Amino acid sequence: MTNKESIRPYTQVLDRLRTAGLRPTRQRLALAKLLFEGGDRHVTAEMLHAEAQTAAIRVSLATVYNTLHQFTTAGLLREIVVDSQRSYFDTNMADHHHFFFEDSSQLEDIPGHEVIVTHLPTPPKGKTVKRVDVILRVSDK
Amino acid sequence: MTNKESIRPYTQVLDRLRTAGLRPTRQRLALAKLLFEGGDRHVTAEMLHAEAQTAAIRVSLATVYNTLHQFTTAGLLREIVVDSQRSYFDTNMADHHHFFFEDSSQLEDIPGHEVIVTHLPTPPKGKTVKRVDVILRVSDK
DNA sequence: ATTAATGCAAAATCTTTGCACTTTC
DNA sequence: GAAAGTGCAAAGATTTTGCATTAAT
Repeated sequence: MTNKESIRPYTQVLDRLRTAGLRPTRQRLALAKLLFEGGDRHVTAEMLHAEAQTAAIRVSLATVYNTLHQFTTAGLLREIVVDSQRSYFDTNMADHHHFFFEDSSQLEDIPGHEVIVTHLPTPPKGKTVKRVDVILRVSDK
Repeated sequence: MTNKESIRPYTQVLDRLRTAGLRPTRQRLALAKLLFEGGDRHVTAEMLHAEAQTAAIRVSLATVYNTLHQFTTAGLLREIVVDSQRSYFDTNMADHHHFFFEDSSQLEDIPGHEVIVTHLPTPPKGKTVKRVDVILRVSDK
């Protein structure tokens, strides 16, 4: 039952973890598959944990948090700060910005080339601009 | 002892609260003075509470939270989301953006005209862009 | 075998709430 | 004196930590 369809994604995700220097444990593999095999995604720890439960993957919430942070540190995910109450993680590592739908607390990507920021001021000496985040806060009406 | 210097700011802050439809209670007046008589400021609830203690103003942390939210709702403050762990409030209501110094967790204003965002995409039908936040995340090196 | 990762529950934050008491109008 | 605001402590929510157990190399 190990046909091309099931083997390829497994290998992809596995290599991705290996390359990042993370041991491909059962939990990390399972979470990575949920995260990276579904296109661009925006998840919170709570959401990913619930999804794992549904998929019959036994993993604790603490491990989900740890894993999300490890993936972020390893450059597999990016943390997006839009809500002071919750952390969101984005699987899209390309240069881009976000819509944040305040009514539904949903994030949506805006392709990088659709927002252009000019006249960026220079930061104080000895500092570097690590990232430019543009968030379009959207609500009904 | 009621000379111009002491009367004027008091009246300004008082009117500001009145205009906003907020009763000028002892606590609100004291917090408003701390917030609005020191130029543009970025505070957390914890910071403002500590400042009040130092100034011998007896006010509970819960009241500081309530007051910050009331001021925000009344249009006297603006909440800035840069850290998923803490809420920041900005006394500068003019159109502008922010530097966020990740090493020190400090916010700094960037005048509105120094950042220009073009090519803003249109949001889905029935939705409005309520605000465009640009955050330049800065760190050492 | 070594070393790293996991799970759990407990702790740590930050923020909100409920309700009796106090202050403002 | 009616209505609004405050304080406190308790509850909520999210996230992190410590440590014994389990799994990966």
